[in-house]
Amino acid sequence: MQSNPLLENLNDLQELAAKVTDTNVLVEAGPGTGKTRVLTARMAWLIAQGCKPHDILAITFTNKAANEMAERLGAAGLSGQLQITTYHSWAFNFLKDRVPDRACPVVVTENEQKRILTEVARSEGFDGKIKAIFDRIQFLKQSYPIKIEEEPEDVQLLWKLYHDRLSAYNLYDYDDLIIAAIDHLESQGNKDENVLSYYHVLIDEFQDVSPAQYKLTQLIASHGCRVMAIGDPNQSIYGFRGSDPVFMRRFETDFSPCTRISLTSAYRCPQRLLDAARIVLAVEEAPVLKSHKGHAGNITFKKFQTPEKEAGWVARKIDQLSGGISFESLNQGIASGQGLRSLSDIAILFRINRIGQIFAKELEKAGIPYQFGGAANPLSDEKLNKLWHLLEFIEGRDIDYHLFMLRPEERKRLLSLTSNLKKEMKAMEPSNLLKTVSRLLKFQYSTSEARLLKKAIKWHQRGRPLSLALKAEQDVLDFHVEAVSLLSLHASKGLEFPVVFITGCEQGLIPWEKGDIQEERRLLYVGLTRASEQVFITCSMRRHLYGEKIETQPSPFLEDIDELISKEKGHRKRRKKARQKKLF
DNA sequence: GAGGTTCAACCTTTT
DNA sequence: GTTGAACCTC
Repeated sequence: MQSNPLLENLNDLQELAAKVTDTNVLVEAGPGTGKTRVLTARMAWLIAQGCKPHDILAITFTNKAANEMAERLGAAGLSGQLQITTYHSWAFNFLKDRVPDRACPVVVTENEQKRILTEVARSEGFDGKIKAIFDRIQFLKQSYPIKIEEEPEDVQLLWKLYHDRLSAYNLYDYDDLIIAAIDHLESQGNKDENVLSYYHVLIDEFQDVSPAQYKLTQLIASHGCRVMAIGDPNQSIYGFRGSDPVFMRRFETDFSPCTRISLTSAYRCPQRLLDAARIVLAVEEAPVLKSHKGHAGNITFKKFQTPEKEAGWVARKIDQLSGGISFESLNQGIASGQGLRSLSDIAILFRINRIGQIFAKELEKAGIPYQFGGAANPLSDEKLNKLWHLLEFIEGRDIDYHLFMLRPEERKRLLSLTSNLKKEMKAMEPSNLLKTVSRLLKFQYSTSEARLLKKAIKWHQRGRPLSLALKAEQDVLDFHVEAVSLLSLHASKGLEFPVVFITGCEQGLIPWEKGDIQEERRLLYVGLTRASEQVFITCSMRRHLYGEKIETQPSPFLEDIDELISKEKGHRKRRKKARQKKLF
């Protein structure tokens, strides 16, 4: 039996997690403890034990994570029929194969969901608060079992109207995929021997499962296969979309017999960061992680009078850390040439994306390249998505459905097209057609959108739906680019940078006023544990948000870790200066 | 149908 | 303070 590189250099607990196959396994894996290593090692081990690739199913939450895992396995010579997929795409393919009375499901985006619900509600003369009901419906769809009959009448009504309309057009929203898969398995699964035949299921980021996804996991695993769930309950930051860390605890009993392993050797963060992060978490039973870094790490805190000053300081600090090529740093002689950082080693994190703009502006001023990470701009996504519907409409397919996805005003514009003009458009070159259609909808494109469109047209010509082509081309962080990364705290999960700035660390932002306080703590926990070397925490004493000017206080979370924060030299002097300034 | 006004939201995000 | 949807007028 040949040894695989993925099975080498594991610590004892990692190895145990990878090789226990006589029970189910729950792995609690804190930041930097080798979560992905365990997952890939386990797959390598199973294969080495003679398990067939198609008997193994690995589930992740994002396509990106799935691709990364596939890449790692591929690099170790284990590609082939390993199934690495997300819950949603698993359910999509499952349904495609097994629900013959409905053709290939079409999935609607959240914006489309909203439009459909609003339209359907209005056409039935409903005049209540649609937004609140929409949120409620979204919440219900994550739950299991869904008890719609216990809901208020208006929720029940809109639920029905919405779903009737979806099935009329053979549409599913993302949650429907999970729900439909559960329904199918519950009603027919046990009668159909061939429905599921996995011997091993591995689930990544288990702290992020919703009740529905948990149920689906139980159904998939009900045929006697072994399940490994791995995750970190303390990094559960997606409560707003249905994640519930409670399932990490439930797993042990629901998937008995189960071996529980807690990985506590941390290879990313220095000890001081781990300690601070654990204090911020304020969870008694959280595991104490032991750092294997050779140094303690460093946390500094600095507060500013305005967000612009905060951002300006961050920009100067980055300039300094990266070797200071800007005019200002050369002038002041702070460029030291020692231990210089690459710009890709540095991340600026914030609670809300809006705040990222302030940093972008200051970085631009300083001539420091940057890139935004996380989700692509949903507005442009929507724009491009609409274009696709329009193109399909012009091609003459599924007219009702595609028109339905447009706003009333846009729809009117379209319906005003004479059949002559439509014929003309049909004969146009794709790029020309896009131009015409865009003019019709009054769309204007940024350069990046224009680039995206060009690529997408090429894909489209090769027979792919434009919307899919556009999705595939969405820009993500490029770690090879010499640029600072700008990210929301949420978007930073799973990433690692030597230097991390956690900005806007103020009461009201971190923690977010209306947020769940414990989840806000976990969010800061995630932020702190992104850094492999040092963390700068900053805040501003004033904040301009939603047209309101607010006086702010540093985050109360910081009080708890005061002793772990290095005091900047010359603190007192600076203070004096500030006071003098005030006199004028 | 274009163009103006008012009103209410306004976080985090994946599929 | 910005955006989008709904509603108005010409």
